Amino acid sequence: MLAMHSAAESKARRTNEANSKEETEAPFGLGVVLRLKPNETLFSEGDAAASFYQIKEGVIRSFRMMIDGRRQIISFSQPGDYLGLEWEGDRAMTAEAIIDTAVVSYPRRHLEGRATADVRVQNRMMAVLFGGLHNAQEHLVMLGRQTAMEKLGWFLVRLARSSRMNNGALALPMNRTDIADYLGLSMETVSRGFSLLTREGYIALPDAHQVCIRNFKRLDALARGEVPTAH
Amino acid sequence: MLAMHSAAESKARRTNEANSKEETEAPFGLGVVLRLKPNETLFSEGDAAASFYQIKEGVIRSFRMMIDGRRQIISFSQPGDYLGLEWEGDRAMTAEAIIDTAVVSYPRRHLEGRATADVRVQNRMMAVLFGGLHNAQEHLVMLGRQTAMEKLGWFLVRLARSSRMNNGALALPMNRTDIADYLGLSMETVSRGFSLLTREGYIALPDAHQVCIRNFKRLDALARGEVPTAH
DNA sequence: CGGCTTCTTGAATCTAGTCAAACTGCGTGG
DNA sequence: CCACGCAGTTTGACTAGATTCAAGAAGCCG
Repeated sequence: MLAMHSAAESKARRTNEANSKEETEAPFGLGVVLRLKPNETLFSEGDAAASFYQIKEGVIRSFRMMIDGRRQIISFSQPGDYLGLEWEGDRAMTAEAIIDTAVVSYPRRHLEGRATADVRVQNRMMAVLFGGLHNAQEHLVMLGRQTAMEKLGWFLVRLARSSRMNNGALALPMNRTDIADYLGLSMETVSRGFSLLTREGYIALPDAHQVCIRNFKRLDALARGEVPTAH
Repeated sequence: MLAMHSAAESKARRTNEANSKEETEAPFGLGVVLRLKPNETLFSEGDAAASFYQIKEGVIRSFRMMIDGRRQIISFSQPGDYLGLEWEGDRAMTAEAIIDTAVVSYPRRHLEGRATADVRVQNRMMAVLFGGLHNAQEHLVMLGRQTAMEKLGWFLVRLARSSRMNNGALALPMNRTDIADYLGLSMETVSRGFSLLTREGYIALPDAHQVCIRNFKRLDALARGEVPTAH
C-alpha cells in the first residue's frame, strides 16, 4: 500500500482497478469504492473483465476506438448507472472518468453465484441489461437517421431527463469532442449547433459546461424529427 | 380456425401473432411455430409484448421508424437467433419477414417462471442479452464513425460470418433499401458502393440477391477502417 | 410479352467535415 | 495583480462525401 499514488496520477492514463478503497453495503452485496480523477481509466478495451461497477458520483464515458483513432462513445454513465457488465472474456470498451468520480466495484463472480440463487439480484441484472439494449436501440436510430441539429436536440433532451438541474441549468461535464463522439459528429459541428440552438432560442449557454433549456417542448420536437426546417 | 387465411395475406401488413401452428420441443420448452410470408409482420411497435421468438428458417428485419418515415433497421435475424425479448410493456420495434420465414413462439411468462428456477435457461437468456448488447455496440461504431464504403465492408463481413455459403455465394435476401436502412445510408449509395466493390475486385454480384466475396481479407481490412483510400 | 418493382447510374445539391485562425477562460508564475 | 501560456471552444472558408432528384436498365410475375 506504500506510494500507490504517483505524482503523475492527476493526468494518469493507466488502468486503475485498485485505488483508494472503502467498503460499502449495496444491492449487489459488498463492494469496494474506487475514486477516479478526470481522464483516469477505469478499464480498457482488451482487459480481462473481473468486476462490474455502479456509479456513485461523477460521470464516466465508455467508448470503442478504431485503429486510426476514430472514437465512438457508447454511453455516459451517471450516478446510479451500472457499468462494465460483461458476459465472458475481455472488455469490449474503455471506460474513463470525465470528472471526479466514485464507483462501487463488485467482483464478477460475486454476481454469478448469487444470480442463480437470488431472484431479486437476477431481476435487477435483467433490468440493467434490458435497459442497456433499449438505450442502444435509441442510440442507433439517432446515429443512423438523424441530422446534426436533431442529434443535438436528442442529446439535450436525454440529458435533461437523466440529470437534475442546478438552479435552472444542466451540467455539461463532457467536452465538445466527447459530445461529438457520442453523436457521430465533429467537434465543430457540435459547437456550431449549440450556437444555432442558442440563437434560435432553444437553449442558453451561461458557459461552455452549462445549459439552460429555454423551450423544452420545441427542443423535444426537434429531437423527434418534427422540425423540418432544422438546417 | 375457419378461414384464417384471407386472400390478401400474401401482401399482408397486419400483425400476426397467431398463424398456422405446430408444436415443437425446444430449449425454452414448448413453442408454437409461426410461418410468415415476405413482408408479413410478426409484431409492431407499440404492441403488448406477450411472446418471444426464435427463428427457425428465413430472415426477419426489426426496425424503428420516425414519424416522417425515416427507418433504422436494428437487426436482421437469422435461423437460431432470438427475437422480441422485452423486459416489460410494449414492443419498441417492428419485426417483419423478409422472405418466407418460420419462427418458434414462446409465451413470455413461460420464461419468467422457468428463469428463476432453471440455471440453464437463465444462462441462455443472459447469453442472448449480452450478445444483443455486443452487436448493438458494434453497430453504433459503424453508424457513428465509418464511411459508406467501410459500412458496406462491415455489412458483408458480418453477413459472411453469420450465414453459410451456397456454392461460393452468400444470399442477400434483403433489398437495397433494407441494407441502406441498416447501415444509415441511402439506397443509391449502397448500390453505388456494391458496384465499386465489384469493380475493385472485393466481391462479385452474380445477381442482386447474391454476393461472392472475392477477397475476404481485403474486405475485412476495409471494414476495420484500415484502407485509407476508400472513397 | 408487358407492366411493375427493384436496381443502377448520372448530375446537381447540400450537409457536415476539414483545416485554420481567433477567442475565452483558467491556472501558473513572474 | 497582471501577463503569459495552454486547452478548449467558437467561428470562418472551403471541401468532400453522401443525398436527392431523375432517368434508364434489369429482372420478375402474371
